[in-house]
Amino acid sequence: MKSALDTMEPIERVTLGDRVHEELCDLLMAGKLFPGDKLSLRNVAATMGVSMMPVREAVTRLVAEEALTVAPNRAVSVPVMTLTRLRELTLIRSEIEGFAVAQAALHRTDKELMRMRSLDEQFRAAVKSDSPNAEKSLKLNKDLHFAVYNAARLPLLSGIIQGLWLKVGPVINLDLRSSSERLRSGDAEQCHARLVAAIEAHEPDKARAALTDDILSSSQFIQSTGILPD
Amino acid sequence: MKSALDTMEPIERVTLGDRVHEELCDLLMAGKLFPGDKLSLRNVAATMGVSMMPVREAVTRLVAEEALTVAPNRAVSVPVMTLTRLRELTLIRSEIEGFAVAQAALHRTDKELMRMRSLDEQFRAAVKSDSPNAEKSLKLNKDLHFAVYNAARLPLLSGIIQGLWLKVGPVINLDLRSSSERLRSGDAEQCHARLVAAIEAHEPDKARAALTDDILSSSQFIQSTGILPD
DNA sequence: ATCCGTGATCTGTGATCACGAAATAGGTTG
DNA sequence: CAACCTATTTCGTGATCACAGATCACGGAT
Repeated sequence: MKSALDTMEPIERVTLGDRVHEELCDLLMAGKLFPGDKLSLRNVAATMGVSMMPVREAVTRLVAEEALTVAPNRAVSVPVMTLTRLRELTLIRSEIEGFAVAQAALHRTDKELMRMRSLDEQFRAAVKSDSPNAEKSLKLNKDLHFAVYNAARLPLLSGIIQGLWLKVGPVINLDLRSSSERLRSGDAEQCHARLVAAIEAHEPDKARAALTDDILSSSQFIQSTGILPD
Repeated sequence: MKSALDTMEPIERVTLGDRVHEELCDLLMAGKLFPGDKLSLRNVAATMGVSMMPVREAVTRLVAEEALTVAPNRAVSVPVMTLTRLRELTLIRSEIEGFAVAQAALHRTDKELMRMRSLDEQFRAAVKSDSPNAEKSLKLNKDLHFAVYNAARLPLLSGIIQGLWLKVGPVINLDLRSSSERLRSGDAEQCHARLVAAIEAHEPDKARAALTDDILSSSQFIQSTGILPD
């Protein structure tokens, strides 16, 4: 028998631990958690209205992804970003995310391209807006980047990149709250334009170059603030 | 005051969850767990002589690393490897591990080079031995690879690669149990030799090429067995 | 012989308790 | 006022319990 039932898909079951994990991920990527901040399982559980158990699970996962660290004192905290760590992260991101956009340039569909253009436009509008709203801009920037990464059609790679963003998230904040991010957003806009254009033209090398410039200029801006130890 | 105390490092505290995690990692990388195998938290806990709690933590971490999957039925199992998944993994591994060996070729120390040569020699001896002992060969192969990766001095990258090996581990077994791996070990030996030579000569491109060949020939051997679905 | 409902059993998830260790506060002593 | 000691609180870890949903085996109906 064929019916409307055939269009059903297996429902994804989401546990409380998943919800807490997602919530903490958002906080990290949005830079709402500062490097060095300490987390208490009981406090997080209380503020989220759940038992300690789901929080334990979420934190365990984040520690596994190195988005959180547990000190020898067994205290969990947001990892402090050092200069060498940021440089390492920048190098790795350039290589891996550069590879992703190169693949995206080869395999993108027109539909995916349209979505990139839409997000690019929204981002450009957001940063040029009179009301800065850095949080919104940051989210649009993230959505645009991952729209490109997902176009590579390598879900494992997208997952790896997500892990990298979790690690750099907290310092994005540092730069953002110093709020002279505006200086660099001209760079970001230009890089995004070059990136989308290269992907449209199926030119992997140019796409990679554009993205590398984006990552590098952002990293160098943070380094130039001199707030990082080491 | 300066004394011998200055040479002390913070002792790493290892929890039961860590121990179980490590144990399961070994099982996965050694290919002792087959794709599709189901794990029961209570059973694992019983066989390891601990409570269910540390096992939960270890499994949670492994699921986060996608080394294990939890079905919508909430049943945890070793992910089944499909053809497209293996191809994706191969592509990503070539890029990321290739980058790692290129960096290693640039930054390796003489000490690290010596260790690579030692492991390479041991590996060659192990595969040519009259008593095959595939398990030992596999471990030496792993140690050699990671000796190179670690020489890149990018610990985050080593961690990412470790995650990739956790995902491919279970199929290594498939090929190993079919045990005609022997056919390919000639390839492996040659690739290793080229790899180590390139790293010794500080030639990143050649190192990357050698490693890519190693990964590719291994992957194609597994694909040629035709045991993978999809 | 095949299908389907029903019971017992086992599963992961979440909550709660227990314990030792670490952090903190408060008071005392130099 | 600073340094030390102690008592209280808070922390993560591990064990145990409770529960809903899934699996499996058995038995009756078609």
